[in-house]
Amino acid sequence: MKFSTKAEYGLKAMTNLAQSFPEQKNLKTISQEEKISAKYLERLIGSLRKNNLVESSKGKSGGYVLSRDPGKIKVGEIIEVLEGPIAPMKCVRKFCSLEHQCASSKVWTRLAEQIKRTLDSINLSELI
Amino acid sequence: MKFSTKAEYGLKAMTNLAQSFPEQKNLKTISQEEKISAKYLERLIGSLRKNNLVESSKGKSGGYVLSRDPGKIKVGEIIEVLEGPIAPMKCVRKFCSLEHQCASSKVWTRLAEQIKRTLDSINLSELI
DNA sequence: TCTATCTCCTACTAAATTAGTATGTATTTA
DNA sequence: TAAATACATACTAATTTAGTAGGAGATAGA
Repeated sequence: MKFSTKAEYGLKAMTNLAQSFPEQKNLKTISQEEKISAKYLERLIGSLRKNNLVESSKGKSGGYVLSRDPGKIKVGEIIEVLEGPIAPMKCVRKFCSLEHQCASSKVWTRLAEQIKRTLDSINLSELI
Repeated sequence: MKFSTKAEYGLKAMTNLAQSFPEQKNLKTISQEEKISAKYLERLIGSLRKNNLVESSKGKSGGYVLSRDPGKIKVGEIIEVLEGPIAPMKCVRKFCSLEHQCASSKVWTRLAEQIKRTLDSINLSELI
């Protein structure tokens, strides 16, 4: 059971931005400080922007800023944007393949709730 | 963030065995009832056996039984055998690539603890 | 106005993982 | 001795991950 590097890199970038908030910062700087491939991070931060977690300004001296106060951004939001909905198993995302709810699906839904609760209980300002 | 079908199939097989406990049951029957590829399940149940969660008897009229009472087998044990240690990110499994502990690693360790606690709080007898 | 520096966009790719299949061997009961 | 079972290992197709390549578009400063 693991998250991919998308969650890892994205969270690192967001805490990095949280540290310099409300100053903006460009992608190259973030990628160097956090040792993440710039081109890859570019795509990740793109989804964060589309989901209104960061704002960008283009052109020379452009860069990124958190779109809200770090205390108002939950870690769970970041993870869900990058990794998709928190659902450890298919039957949580859609429906169980068996007609009757299978016994073990109880485990996955309970776990999903707990993971979400945990991640939503942490915000960016707690990490800096 | 998701578990693979290993966890899904393994847990289904184990709850199936829990239902007929302490009777033994052969693999073909389990795979048909749970709609899991027999050959694939064979490998999964092999690891469960090596980790002392089930016992087997060979030969005609052979099969599998839970090695303990269903109430004494935690779901967390099953998952860890099949999916490896519950560690949502590398830095939880080994050590952070940065010299100093990075801020976000706090998230992953806290999450790992919570997942483990949740899965260990459920045992097989609660699922039948 | 031009140019360097940034964000933004899409397509491609190598490596790893997943979810099996194939092909047997070994063991036991009837 | 035959049938049914567990046990073992190697192979494979599909999917996902973690990037790379190559630009287009925007903007500040010279």
